Amino acid sequence: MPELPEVETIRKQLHSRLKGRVVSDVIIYKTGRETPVGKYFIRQVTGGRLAGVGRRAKVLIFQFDDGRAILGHLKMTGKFLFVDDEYSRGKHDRILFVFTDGTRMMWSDIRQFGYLKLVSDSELQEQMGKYGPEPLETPVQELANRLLTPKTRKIKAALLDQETIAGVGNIYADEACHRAGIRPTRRLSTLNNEDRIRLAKEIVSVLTESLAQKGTSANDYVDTEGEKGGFLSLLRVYGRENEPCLTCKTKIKKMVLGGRGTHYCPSCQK
DNA sequence: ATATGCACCTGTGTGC
DNA sequence: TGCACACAGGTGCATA
Repeated sequence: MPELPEVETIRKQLHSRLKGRVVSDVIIYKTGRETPVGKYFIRQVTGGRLAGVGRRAKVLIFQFDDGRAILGHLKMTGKFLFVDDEYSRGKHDRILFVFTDGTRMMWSDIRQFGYLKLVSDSELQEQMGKYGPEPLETPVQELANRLLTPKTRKIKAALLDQETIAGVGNIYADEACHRAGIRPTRRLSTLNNEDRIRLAKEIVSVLTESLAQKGTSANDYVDTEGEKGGFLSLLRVYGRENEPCLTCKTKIKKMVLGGRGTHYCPSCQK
């Protein structure tokens, strides 16, 4: 799925199309394990007015003006797509939201890992509160300090942990480590303050640059208009196994770390 | 408390 | 062409 730049791209589009809109219909095509919604959900949501669409970590927050919200997680293959009334339903389409102005938004998810859930104001606060700091809204030193403990933890694992820093996923963890010249297998305890600052700065840089390109479409990520992100060709290590490092020409290596494909340059990442 | 491995799903690409 | 297997932007759980 989408990591922070992709989710934020989607959030902006959703916000500009949905702010102030009132839900007139909810049509459920397919529910699933993670989103076992039914008539109750339809009843609760229909007639609700959206104050806007926010984001915390990789979670989209469809905020109703009465304090309730629908939380939306795309996981690996979730999509929100604006469609017209000619649109014919695709195999993986799950829930269609229709608004009183005629706007139609389809939630679709090939692998069905994603979820939508309706929460109260207090549930929203509680569930969003567990995430670590937002990297694009937090001073670099504070982000760097998040990389102090637990000392024996591998850097890659820390970066993927949403309670350490929110919004970083597999692609940008690898990219940030490469930019900072730090091997993802190292333990946090091996970093000095300068390393942590450099890594934190590179996290911010890579997320910011990717956001400017509307994210990375490595597999099937598309935005709400079905457009791909433009950052794929700017990746330096992710998906570039056996290709030359762009700084030193050494072959990029790929290994499995914590069950995730991990890419690095054996020469410039110490 | 952390680390690992796997489970949740479907689709795609690879090698035989 | 078929088949088996590995792997994919994430997370949560069981087990060591």
